[in-house]
Amino acid sequence: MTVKRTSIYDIAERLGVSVSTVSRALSDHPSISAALKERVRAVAAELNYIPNSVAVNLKTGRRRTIGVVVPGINRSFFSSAIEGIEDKAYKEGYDVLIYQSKDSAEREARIVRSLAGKVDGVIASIAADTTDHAYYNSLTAVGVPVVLFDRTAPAVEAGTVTVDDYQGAVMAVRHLIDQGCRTIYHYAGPQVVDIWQNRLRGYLDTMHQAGLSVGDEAVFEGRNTSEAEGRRYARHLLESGRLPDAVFFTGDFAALGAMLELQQAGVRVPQDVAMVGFANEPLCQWLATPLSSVDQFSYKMGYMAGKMVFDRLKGEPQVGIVIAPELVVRASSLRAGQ
Amino acid sequence: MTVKRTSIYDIAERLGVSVSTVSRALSDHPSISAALKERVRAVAAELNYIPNSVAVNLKTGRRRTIGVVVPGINRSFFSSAIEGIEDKAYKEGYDVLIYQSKDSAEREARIVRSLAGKVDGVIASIAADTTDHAYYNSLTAVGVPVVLFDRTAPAVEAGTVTVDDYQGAVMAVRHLIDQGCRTIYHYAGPQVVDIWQNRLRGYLDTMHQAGLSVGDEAVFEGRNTSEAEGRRYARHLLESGRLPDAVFFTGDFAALGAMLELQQAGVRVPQDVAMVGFANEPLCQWLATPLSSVDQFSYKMGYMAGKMVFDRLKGEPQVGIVIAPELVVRASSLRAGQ
DNA sequence: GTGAAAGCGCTAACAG
DNA sequence: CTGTTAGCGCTTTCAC
Repeated sequence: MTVKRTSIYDIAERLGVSVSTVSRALSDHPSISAALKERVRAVAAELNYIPNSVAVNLKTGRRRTIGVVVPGINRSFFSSAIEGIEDKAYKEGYDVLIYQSKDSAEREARIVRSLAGKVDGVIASIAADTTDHAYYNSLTAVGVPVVLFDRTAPAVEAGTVTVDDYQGAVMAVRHLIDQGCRTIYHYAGPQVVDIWQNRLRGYLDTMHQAGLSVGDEAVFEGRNTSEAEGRRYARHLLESGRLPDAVFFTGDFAALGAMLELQQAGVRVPQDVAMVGFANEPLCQWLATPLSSVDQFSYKMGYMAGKMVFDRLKGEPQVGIVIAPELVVRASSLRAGQ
Repeated sequence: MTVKRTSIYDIAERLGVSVSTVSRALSDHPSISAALKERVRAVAAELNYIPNSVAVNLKTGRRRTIGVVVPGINRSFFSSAIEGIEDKAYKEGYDVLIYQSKDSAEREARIVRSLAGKVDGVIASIAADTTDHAYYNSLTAVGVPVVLFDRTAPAVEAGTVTVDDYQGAVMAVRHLIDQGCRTIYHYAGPQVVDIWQNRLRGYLDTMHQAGLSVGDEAVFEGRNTSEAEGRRYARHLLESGRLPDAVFFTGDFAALGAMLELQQAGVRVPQDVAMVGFANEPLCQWLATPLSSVDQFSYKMGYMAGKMVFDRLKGEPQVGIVIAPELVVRASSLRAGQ
């Protein structure tokens, strides 16, 4: 199984030169003649030489790798953010190590602990089941820069890339009000996570400023933002017997689940209930009733988070970048005629 | 920036023992007393010790990492396959390095070349723009097992995990025939990739066996299986002036694009044109006309590909696993009434 | 322009 | 049960 690999020693021996010469030739050092470099490269190719990057890493102290920790990769928001991260990393000649926390803080903590010895920097979107993400600080403590995107944690010493969630919520709710909706509900995410807090605040402030009342039943805190939980919410609404003019959802999948469940019960969207989601997942545009949503620019977020890690590696100070969200209006919230 | 990290030497010095003792204590070696282990661990924690896995890797020759190369991560099929791979790897205590070939053989070759020195095994789904993937063999040559999933290449020395594409196509076409369709077209993928060849064969064989004719215009070879390309195909169909009873698409996104384009032109699905896709992406069920599709069990594929790499690492022989596909029938192909 | 040699942090004989 | 020591493969002073 384990084949003996050729090292620079083999090349050196074959050519009757020293390993340092080979090392220099391979890394295109100026003090080596072009002719020798060529011979070294030829022998390297002939011997099927493969540089052992582990040895390089040990020697140089750099790993040329960044770690990424997300709740799960199988969600368009995260996979396209990772796409952005990978694109940036590839440009810089870095590798990307991916981990899924599955929204479990325990799993996340284990991952983070193992990361410090393996990567030069970490990009993460935190698990949603706890407020204590202090373990990320152990990375910063040993000089590994951390960048949090989307879901951040104030207690973590890290650069951040976020969308202006508050503003996004304001835009969504204003739009619904403009469409003539008065009773507007909000499907919120677990309030342990800042983004969901901010969207709730944006919702509440906008309602109050418009002089619209927010009853006790107006805000629902979902266990997560999944389709299943959205369906559960819709059934809850249907059972309550009173439907609002509109619902602003903190996530597209919850909105999707609710929409399908409501439509199945004969409720018309947007005529009976208008809806706006958050994230602008690709699926929004494919639905029977295309879903209005607040775009978070996931790819860009990932790319910028990647850039920020490299900036920090180059010694630049820690910063927080806030991306302006954009409301994409589709059929699910258009009831101008009403 | 770069903080001096504590090594086992620091711990050893602090405790007045040797590094080997510390190393053994940390790895729970039986010959170290429980009391000493406890003291070592305490000091390690106090000094904020983080094992340098690079050094471990260099020493042991194993990297405890597997590399994954896919066309792109931002597609449900691949991201959920990766989810399966990561789950398996996590269980085995391995890390996962992700790369996107972007369907560029040149980029793929570069990635693969860099991989040999970094990982113990590789899992890949090959780029679609070439037939020559021989560079993967350089991995096998140095003892790095390769597992190809979904898109495989006969010239590559590798284990494989695939769905029975031929059978999947047969099921899809038979179903359309059962629904009363006679003129059935096929949207095929680039014929440089085996899966698309196999699906085309399944289509052709089934049509012939049913005694149905396959005209020149019946098979369309898309440049890829994207939504945009599906739309282009639909416009092409509309311009030709003659619509088939049904189209079997080799991918869900192409089917999606075609469906949206056709419906926009007033064509009814499935009454005018029935459709079946391939992959059973989540979006199939959310569409206005839910799309029938052949399920490929992407998560399972990824998980099994992961398992296969570890099996090969344990010395088991190279094998090819074929998963039985399953046809999921939805509204897009149901026209029993006709 | 080239070579000798130290050493990155760790593991694992081998010796006691 | 514990310590000494030799590397893993590579880069990089320092010397020539």
